[in-house]
Amino acid sequence: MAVSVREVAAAASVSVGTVSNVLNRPEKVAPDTVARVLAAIDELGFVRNDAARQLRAGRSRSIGLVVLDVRNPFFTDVARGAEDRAAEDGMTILLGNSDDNPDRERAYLDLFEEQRVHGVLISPRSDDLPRLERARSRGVPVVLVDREAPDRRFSSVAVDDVVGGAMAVRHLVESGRRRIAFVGGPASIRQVADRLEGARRAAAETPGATLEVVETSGTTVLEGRAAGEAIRDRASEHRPDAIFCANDLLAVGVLQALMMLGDVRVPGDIALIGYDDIDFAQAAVVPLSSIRQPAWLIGYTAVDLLLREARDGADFEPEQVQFQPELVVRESTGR
Amino acid sequence: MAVSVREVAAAASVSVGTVSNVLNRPEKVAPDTVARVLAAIDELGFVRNDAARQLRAGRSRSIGLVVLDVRNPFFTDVARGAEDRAAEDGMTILLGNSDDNPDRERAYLDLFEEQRVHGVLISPRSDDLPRLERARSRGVPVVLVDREAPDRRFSSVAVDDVVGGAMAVRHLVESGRRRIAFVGGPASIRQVADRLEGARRAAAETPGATLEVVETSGTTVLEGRAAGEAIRDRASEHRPDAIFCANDLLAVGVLQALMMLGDVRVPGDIALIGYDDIDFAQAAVVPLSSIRQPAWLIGYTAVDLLLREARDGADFEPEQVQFQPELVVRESTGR
DNA sequence: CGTTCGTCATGAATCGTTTCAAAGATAGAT
DNA sequence: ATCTATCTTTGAAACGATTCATGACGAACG
Repeated sequence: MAVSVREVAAAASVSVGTVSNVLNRPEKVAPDTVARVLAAIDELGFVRNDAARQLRAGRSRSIGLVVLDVRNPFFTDVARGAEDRAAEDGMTILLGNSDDNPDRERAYLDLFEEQRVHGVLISPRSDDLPRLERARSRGVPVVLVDREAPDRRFSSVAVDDVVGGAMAVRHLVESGRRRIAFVGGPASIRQVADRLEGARRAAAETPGATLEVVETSGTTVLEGRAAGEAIRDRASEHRPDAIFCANDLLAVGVLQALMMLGDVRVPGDIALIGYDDIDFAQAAVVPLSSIRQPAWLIGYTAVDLLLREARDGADFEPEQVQFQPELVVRESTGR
Repeated sequence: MAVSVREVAAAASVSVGTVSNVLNRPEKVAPDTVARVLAAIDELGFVRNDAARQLRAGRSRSIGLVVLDVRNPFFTDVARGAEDRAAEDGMTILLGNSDDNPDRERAYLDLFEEQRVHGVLISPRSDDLPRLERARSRGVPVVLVDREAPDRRFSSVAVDDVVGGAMAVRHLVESGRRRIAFVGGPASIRQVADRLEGARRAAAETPGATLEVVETSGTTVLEGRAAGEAIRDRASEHRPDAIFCANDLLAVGVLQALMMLGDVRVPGDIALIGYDDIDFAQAAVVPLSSIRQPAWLIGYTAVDLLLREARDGADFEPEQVQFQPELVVRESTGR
């Protein structure tokens, strides 16, 4: 069925070694031999078998990417950045969504390891460091995405979520709000925990400011809507005067619950700020203030680091890249 | 470096064939032998080399997916559906974004072919049927996504975009609008062309209704905003009284330009309807009317078809699945 | 006791590409 | 005509898992 180098070699009356040379080091082969081989390849419709190359090379030309959920525009952008950088080197991205499920995360890591991926990009849910450590020790470069490395042995590309969280709450406080609610969860997601931590610190700076936590079971629009409805249904004196959501999807959901399904005004009654600054934030019912992160660049940089590590092997000095979050003020916090 | 079956076999004092049997047909191996081998695997940290398996098996356990751009929530959902179905069979998704660029599309197809993917899911930009045909003839199942098969030789999962386009314009007409603008492009994208075609037909049904086309160079929020600004800056008597956008991203952009950067009211001055019904449509400044498509289901079904075709080989009868679009009415068309 | 059947284990051959030491060919120098 | 030096080509070995024909062993049967 499939055409192999052997048949190409026969058709061009050369050896298989020469065919391989034409494919990989054409400058080492006499011009007319190259032409003859290429003609044979073309005529027979030969397509290299990557599995065989990999077997010999010891690793594949794919990079595994494990994220919480690509449906979150933040991760989608990260994935695009990663793909764009990977494509520059003729590599492909293997996509895996962990759905905040340690088992799925582990399953993907195993799968990727079997595929002998060139490396793994992971926005790790669980702190299954041993597993990552093991992968590394087997020579699989691992780069942590959107997560600072716990020790200097991993490369990472991250944004300081504690700073970002503090930024958000400080902004709310500066616009005169005091009774602040944090909507987000589960706390097991590091990004959520860090943003909350930052929020706590910022709230603690201001006497009289309080921070209430409304925990959600996930970070989608739906869960945001549920949290928003719970807040909306309280007696108005028990409502916060500002809400900081762990991401923009939640904020969009909260917005729906408050304004569109209820009659709480944003920012009149409650100021609202999200996180990530996804494309839709500025197109929301009330344009959403948010904390911006360079998502595409994070993905791009992560693959870049990964490829460097793959190239330099043991000589590679892990690098921790840290981007800074940025406050974007829009109507939802009463510009 | 890497541990192979050979070393596992040595450690467990059995032959490599037995190790392979433990891995693939444990019921054929005596229980205590199985235990011994598993212990050895565990101790040595053996991980199967998928390249070697593939080489023998002739194909990989990945499925290639080529879409226009995963950043479009519609495709993100398709990708998630595909991944979810693939995961059920222990397969992974190789992601490729063509960016509406025939060269990139071709590059990914070549790459996937070299990887001997289990099959290819493609939302084909160009009508490079010959190439797809060639892939098929080499035994690679191909399923067209969001695109009806031009002939019965390909399986496909699609939604009737002509019907959807007609639905949108009919709705606008029924709410009393007459001077309708279609915002979308480039026309080379089939989905865009079909939706426009549907819009044309629906407009033609009503005497007095006109359809103007405002062509865009892409289908993102940014391009929508540009088109919206162009319309906003016209003298008001030259503005349409309704806009149908080729997708929701464009509609969001148009909305920004009209209402947030300008003072054209939606739906007061201009009614607006999008396409895809992405999650954010209902959270937009003015909740967006749209035409809904079952994105996740499309991806899921496509992989299902693909796996069936891969299993049954030449016996497989290509199947064209067609879902129906659905009108979702919200404020933007003046509920 | 000899035969048959079933259960397990074996190991060489195979998949398709790449690598590399070695041989062969050619041209230029002496 | 001989010897180098350079340029090309060769073909076998290797990567690691799977397959399958073959054989070893024991139990059951007549």
